[in-house]
Amino acid sequence: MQTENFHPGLSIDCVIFGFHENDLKVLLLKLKKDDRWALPGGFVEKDKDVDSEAVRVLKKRTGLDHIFLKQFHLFGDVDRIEPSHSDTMVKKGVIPPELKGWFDQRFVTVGYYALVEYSRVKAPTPDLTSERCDWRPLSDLPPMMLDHAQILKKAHQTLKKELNDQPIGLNLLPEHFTMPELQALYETVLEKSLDRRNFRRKMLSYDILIQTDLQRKGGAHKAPMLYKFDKEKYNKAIVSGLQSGW
Amino acid sequence: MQTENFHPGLSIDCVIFGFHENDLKVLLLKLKKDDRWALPGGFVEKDKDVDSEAVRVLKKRTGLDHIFLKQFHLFGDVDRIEPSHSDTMVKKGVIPPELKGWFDQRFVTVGYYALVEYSRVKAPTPDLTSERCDWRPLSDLPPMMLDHAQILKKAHQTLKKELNDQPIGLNLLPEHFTMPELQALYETVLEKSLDRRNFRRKMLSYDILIQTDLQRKGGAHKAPMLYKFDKEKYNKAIVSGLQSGW
DNA sequence: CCAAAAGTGTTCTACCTACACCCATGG
DNA sequence: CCATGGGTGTAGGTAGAACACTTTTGG
Repeated sequence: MQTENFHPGLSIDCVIFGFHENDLKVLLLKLKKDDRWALPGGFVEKDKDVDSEAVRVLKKRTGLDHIFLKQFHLFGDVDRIEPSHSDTMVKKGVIPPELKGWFDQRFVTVGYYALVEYSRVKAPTPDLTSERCDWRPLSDLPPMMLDHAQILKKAHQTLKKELNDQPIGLNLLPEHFTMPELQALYETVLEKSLDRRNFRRKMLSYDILIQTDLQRKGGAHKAPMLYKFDKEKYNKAIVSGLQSGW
Repeated sequence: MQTENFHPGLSIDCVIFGFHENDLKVLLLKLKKDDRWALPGGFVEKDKDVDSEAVRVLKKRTGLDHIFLKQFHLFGDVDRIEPSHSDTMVKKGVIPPELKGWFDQRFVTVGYYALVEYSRVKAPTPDLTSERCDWRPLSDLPPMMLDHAQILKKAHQTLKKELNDQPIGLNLLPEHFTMPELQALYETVLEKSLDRRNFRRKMLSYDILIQTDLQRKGGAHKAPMLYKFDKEKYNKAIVSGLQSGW
């Protein structure tokens, strides 16, 4: 790691959401020699845009490109650092001593959240200070380092709020999906249940879905129709918003 | 300026909105020896929270305290700096040569927007690099340095969007105001006109206003009633939101 | 008395909510 | 044939949009 090329005191943390088995999952890193977990993050190269560095971090951990990624907050409290942590990391051999100075800085971190398709993330890759990278359910999070639990919470809140004027699903669901699957995604994000018929009506009224003539076979019941997103209309909706208010 | 106490490469820019004569105004700094204007901003002390440093900047420029101030975005593109600018400033004697190194850094900046009561800002105070501090109408902005026009635009967009689930007016209007004045504020922020009767009904339904038995006298027409905000309910609405959607 | 702005109420529509029945499938 | 989940339509309520007349005031 060539710390001299990094913007000092600035980091990026990504909250990477995936959806699997009707559960919102977050991609987390298990720290080496520490019981806690961390958000995948990184530093910002001096001659790169912060936003594109976030894309780089995301790609490094998930292997994915062209993903919905959005900056949502800067976390800049002084007490979000743990002065003894770099010491501990050096002592445990997690980081080489020459990096101690870098990790001793006071950092502010920019939070990004990403929506990715769970199944497309093959083998999430850990970083220097972590031993592995795993999907963890949002509903049952492990202990997290520093203020990462807070960052995660804020990401979820932001996502929930933005659901009001942005569609969700592309990047989070496979290409073809059923209406109940899409509904389950909304219910999971919103943490509340919705009426099937009303959900369908509202979602169809957004005019961003294309009904295919395929069906999801295999359940002991009526086979549901498969839909896909009309990507052009979907992206238009992302830009211009869905319903406004005023 | 003791740059060694500042967090490197990190600045704050405040978009300070005021409302006066049916016009949204922004508090801007006129740069010394430069035709352009800038957002009031500053740097972050190493041992201070970023949010509280934004409060400090705001107070320094406006003299005001206890103001609605909200972080809305981090601007981190590489091309938001102007490599020749520090040179020019030193040459023109705007900054002492020993500060050149500080201003030569690549900066990322955190945008905050504030809503302040126009009349309560007495004599806005300029900073080191600016010759004066003035209210400028949002509808007719002067040329701005760097990406400040962009930052301002994003602040306005954010404000517009947040109007859907947050009330506005406290901090931006005097304590007592008429319904048409409040409506004018909304119309200005939203850049569109609203129906008087529907506006009144909707606003009253929020249940954050208290009608006083005072009237605004002086116009050649019917004297409008004066209202004030129920601060407790207003703040509750800020926290919990107004209407939701899902 | 007239111009200008403020206060007020109703109707229409659109959307949201709540709710029940039939259908297809696999076991 | 039955249990499970999927698909569909309707009625009632609520909120927003459109709209016109009366009132007050200063000039």
